[in-house]
Amino acid sequence: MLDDRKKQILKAVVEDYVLSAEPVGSKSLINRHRLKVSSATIRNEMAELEEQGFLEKPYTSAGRIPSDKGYRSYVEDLLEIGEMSESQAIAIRSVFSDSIIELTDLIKKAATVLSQQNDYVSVALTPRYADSRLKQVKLLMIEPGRALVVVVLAAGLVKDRLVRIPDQISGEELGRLGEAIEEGLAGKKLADITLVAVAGAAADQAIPDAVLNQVVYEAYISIKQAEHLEFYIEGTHRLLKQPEYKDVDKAHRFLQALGEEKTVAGYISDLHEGGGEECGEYMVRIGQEIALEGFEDTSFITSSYCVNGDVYGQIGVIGPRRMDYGKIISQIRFINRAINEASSDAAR
Amino acid sequence: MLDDRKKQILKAVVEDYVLSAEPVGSKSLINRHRLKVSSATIRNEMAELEEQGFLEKPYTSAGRIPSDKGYRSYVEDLLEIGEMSESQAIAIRSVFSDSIIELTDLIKKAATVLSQQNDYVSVALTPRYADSRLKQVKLLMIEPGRALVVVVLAAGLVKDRLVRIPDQISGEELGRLGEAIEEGLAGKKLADITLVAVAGAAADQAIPDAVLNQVVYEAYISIKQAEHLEFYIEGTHRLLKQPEYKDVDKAHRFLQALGEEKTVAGYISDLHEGGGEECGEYMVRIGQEIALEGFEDTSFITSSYCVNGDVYGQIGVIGPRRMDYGKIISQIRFINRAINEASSDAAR
DNA sequence: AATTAGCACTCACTATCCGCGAGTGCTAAC
DNA sequence: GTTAGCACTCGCGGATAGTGAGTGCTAATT
Repeated sequence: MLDDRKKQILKAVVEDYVLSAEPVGSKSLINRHRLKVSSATIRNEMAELEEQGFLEKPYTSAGRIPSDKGYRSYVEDLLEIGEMSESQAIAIRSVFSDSIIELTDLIKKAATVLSQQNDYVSVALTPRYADSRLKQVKLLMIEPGRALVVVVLAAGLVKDRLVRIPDQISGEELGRLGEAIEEGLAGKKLADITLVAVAGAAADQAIPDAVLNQVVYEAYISIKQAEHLEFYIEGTHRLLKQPEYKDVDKAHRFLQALGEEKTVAGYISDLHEGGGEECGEYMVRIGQEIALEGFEDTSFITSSYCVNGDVYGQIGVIGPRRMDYGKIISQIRFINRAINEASSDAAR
Repeated sequence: MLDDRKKQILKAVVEDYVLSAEPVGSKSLINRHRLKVSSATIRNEMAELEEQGFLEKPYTSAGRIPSDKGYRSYVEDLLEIGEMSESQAIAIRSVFSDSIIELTDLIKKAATVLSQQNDYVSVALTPRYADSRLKQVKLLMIEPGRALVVVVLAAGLVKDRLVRIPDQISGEELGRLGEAIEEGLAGKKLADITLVAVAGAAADQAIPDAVLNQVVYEAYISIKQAEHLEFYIEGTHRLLKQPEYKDVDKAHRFLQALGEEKTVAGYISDLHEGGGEECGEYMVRIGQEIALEGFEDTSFITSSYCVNGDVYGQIGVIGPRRMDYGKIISQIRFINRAINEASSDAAR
């Protein structure tokens, strides 16, 4: 589709623009890249690239900037993902050095370092546990009327929740009830567990129905809550460093769009839904490709991370389209590997 | 110190400036407040107020804006804190209507609503639990090598932490160990619990020393972590709506300063250290009074909330000096009361 | 036929200038 | 003590001109 020289020029334009944030012209291209042709030739080539939709001009007599299509083909064909610089690797590794045992903390840390390294916003999603299997349920009396429900999944997740319960029930009764529920439901997929199933498992206890029902209900909610995915956003303020957000209103609109956490989380989660993808595979979504209100001028770079090879969540970077795709992708890969190691470490 | 007319003028200047964000001049003051004197008189009075340091001029021929001292005396003498409008009350109450049982969630919600209502940043600190007494310690086996430590304080806090433990120890051993620790330490103040104390309580168990030590250590850390205060910041992006942050660099510097969570949290916590203050008392810190880098142009309005009458944390609002002090103070009071009710509700 | 030199043209950006208007301080009259 | 009047200040918004990096096109060159 594109001959070699056009590719070379497109690549150069993208990379210069990523660096400078300013439309790049024919002369400065030559200067920076030591091309062996004249600026007029470049101009002709750039005009053609524009016709084909890879480049665009912000106004009649300015340099060119990449279009969505231009970025897309850059990411797909032209980009060579190098190794990270040693200094980056060290910075990232140092974050993972203290042994962290909760998956959630690990993911948060990863997102933080990703944002710090790039001055973009980073996001992280905890895994979807709907397909994961229940392993343990504990009911712990805290004081009369209050109990702690602890839910443990086979995938390693431990989650708990403080609930109100009737005063009448005793600590031992509560404990036995927990055991009964655990026995009845252990091994089932989270998605398959219903309120009726919990009630069934808890059925033959010598506890008044009214009391039992309330506890069963709370246990059910707690189990269901384990499957909720959580969403973290990190480094929103760093985005203000980017020249594209020198306009406060634009920055504000964007931050507001980011505030719609559920929308964003859902979008990213769906992106990686397809399944069958390998751990650490990344996806890039550029500008208009993102069908979300308020993200027309941004790009997403997201990736699934794995824990124990089967459960996975997502981690990613959101920034202006003018991102250093190569740098970020190599970092995301690296971080993915780190998560994998650290988690298999922790889980076993 | 100030005669009545000066007070009236100062009050009017502050209130106009809060509303308009623009220096207020003598004529517009008259228009807006229907004063019965001429603009020349106002000018003379304002000149004196400036000499005494209550007002200042951004440049030679502009209107006046309040100085730190002006705001201070406004807050201290001039401000009448009215009741909130019914619509505000409804908005706030609706947030607290769903019964929330974890204190942390309650506080977060409170901070969120505070920020939403005012378009400022809100902050919240969980209580300092150092003086609180330990009530329960549970050790729960999750799988060989991993355990959950649950710590319950008399003040109602429940906190847990996933830890790594030696493979050799069994579930029953772990449970017994937990009971021993609980028995040995229950009733003690968190601040008084040392590693040695934990080890002492766990001493006469039939478990190899090496194994025991590791578990004891993790238990100790978990207990200690219960006393850490947590800090929440909410609504940073809303600040971009304020005209004082139309300059991106200024906004960025401020958000960066806010990012120093420990510094800010420590400052606010110390502010309310004195003790002996009633629940719901608020403090106002204006501009230079805040001895923190990067907060010269901002004000803090903070308040201690109480849970069960003795433990307390802080909640507050951070914004430009030009804040609607009256509105915020009345809201903070209201929210404080709501926290109090909801928590005494939940805790008992 | 592809490349390049040359040139006229475009257009954002910056600086400068100017008039407007809301504000001030001061003086003198009330 | 208050106020009317007035000269003065100064930020702000709009107009204007110059600059420079960029373009597209044409004609000459390879």
